Amino acid sequence: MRKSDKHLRFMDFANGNAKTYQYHKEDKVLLAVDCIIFGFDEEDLKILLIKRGFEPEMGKWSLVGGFLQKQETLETAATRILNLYTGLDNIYMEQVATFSEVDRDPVERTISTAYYALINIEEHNQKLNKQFSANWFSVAKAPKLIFDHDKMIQHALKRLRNRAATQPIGFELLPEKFTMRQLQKLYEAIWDTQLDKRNFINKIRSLNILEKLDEKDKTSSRKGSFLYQFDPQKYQSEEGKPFVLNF
Amino acid sequence: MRKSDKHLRFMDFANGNAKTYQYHKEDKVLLAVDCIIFGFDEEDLKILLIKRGFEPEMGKWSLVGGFLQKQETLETAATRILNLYTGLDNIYMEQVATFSEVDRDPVERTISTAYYALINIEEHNQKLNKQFSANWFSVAKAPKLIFDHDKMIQHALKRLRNRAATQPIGFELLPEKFTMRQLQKLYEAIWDTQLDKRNFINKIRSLNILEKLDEKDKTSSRKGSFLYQFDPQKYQSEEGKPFVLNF
DNA sequence: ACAAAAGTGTTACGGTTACACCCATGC
DNA sequence: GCATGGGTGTAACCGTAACACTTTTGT
Repeated sequence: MRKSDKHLRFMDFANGNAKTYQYHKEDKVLLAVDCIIFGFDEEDLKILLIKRGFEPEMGKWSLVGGFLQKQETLETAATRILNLYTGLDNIYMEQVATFSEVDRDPVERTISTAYYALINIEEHNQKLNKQFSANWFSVAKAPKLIFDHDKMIQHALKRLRNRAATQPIGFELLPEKFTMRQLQKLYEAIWDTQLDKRNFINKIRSLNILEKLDEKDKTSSRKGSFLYQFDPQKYQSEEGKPFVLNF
Repeated sequence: MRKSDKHLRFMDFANGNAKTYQYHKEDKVLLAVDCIIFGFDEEDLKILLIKRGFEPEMGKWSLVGGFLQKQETLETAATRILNLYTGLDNIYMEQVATFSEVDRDPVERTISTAYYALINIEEHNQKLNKQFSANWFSVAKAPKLIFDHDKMIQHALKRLRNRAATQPIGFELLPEKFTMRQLQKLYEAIWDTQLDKRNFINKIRSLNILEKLDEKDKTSSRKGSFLYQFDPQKYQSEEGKPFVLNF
């Protein structure tokens, strides 16, 4: 009987005392981590891609990725890989999903967990690791990627859109100080939509999580526009509760 | 230089022609799948747990789970495991997340992907595989589980709450024909809240995805209450677009 | 003076919430 | 005839969406 076979097989390998328990060994697999690195350039939502420097699929565009090492959690691995390719630390990352199609990697059975990261594209450009041929692409205009990386991006994008509507993560993509116009363009890019600037500012203000600074940014207009800053304290004092930006 | 070391290590193992590429082998790990099986008993949202029949942690309560086999995707494995423990097929399942703390399983490094499933508890009780000591527990009153299974449940619950608000998945937990009262109690259980029955029925009706039947269910009242049925066609004709039940 | 972007407030609309009584039936 | 749960509609309220003009300042 098939069902009980499976179960017994499992049990066979799990006996003895705690130190010597061991599961069956024959089905171990390679685990990879791939990172969808989002950035924002004042106009478009972008992703960082690299041109693969090795076979197979050498020369094709791909997400940045790497293999999980034995002593690491997936989070640690994702952080390590992100740092390797961007030089950045302390970056917002979130697990998206794990992709396990048997033939997703033609070389060898590999299962990959995707993480997305939100980085300030300016800060990145200063630290970018030049040894990799990495490039920013608008999400809408990205080239076809290897394996199932396109699917990963779609998942990540969906997640980002959801998160952005309920948690204050958009700021991760902007400089520390930003204008309302920048913030609005960011949300417009994330949701691929147009927003009314009066309604936008009213709604953002009502969240009560930004501090308006006295400084102005004069690079984009003669009049200059006020800078704002995300204030984690204000957000916490609202019990960090999720808001709803249902634009 | 650490960074390029990692990269070169990766490249070292990826040369030659396509058939002979091979990644390094030393970091393969065991991959498990754990299933959070949700059911609804007209009152509470429940989960199916089993008493572990083998060491370690024999006798403790746990999610149902098993190991990924080489030729399977995670989805396939989750389906297989669900079937093994419940005898059910064609069940709604969704991947929740992958858990990778290094010591999460004391026996051996094991990484586990959690899936949640929604099943009709009645149908299940007929097919339940009696060889496992499985039990339904109200989510709120479940015992402490082994490893990080409690964390998995919290993640799954969060996902379920989100999905239930935007997609027609609640019906998976009910018999094919159900009363409005049942549906309301289900949503109340999922969100742990109280709803007004008039507002509830108005909102559900406005979604235009249910068919009202001529039959009545007379088990719960003398008057009897009309039965409804989810109509996938109606849902599709609304372009399957997500609704928002923001109770 | 004029071009270019910043900044601001009000009204109409639509959806959500709150709320109470009659109905049908089995006992 | 009465107890039990089923079924229904409306009005107040609140948040969202639509909308246009004035301000500032560098050239």
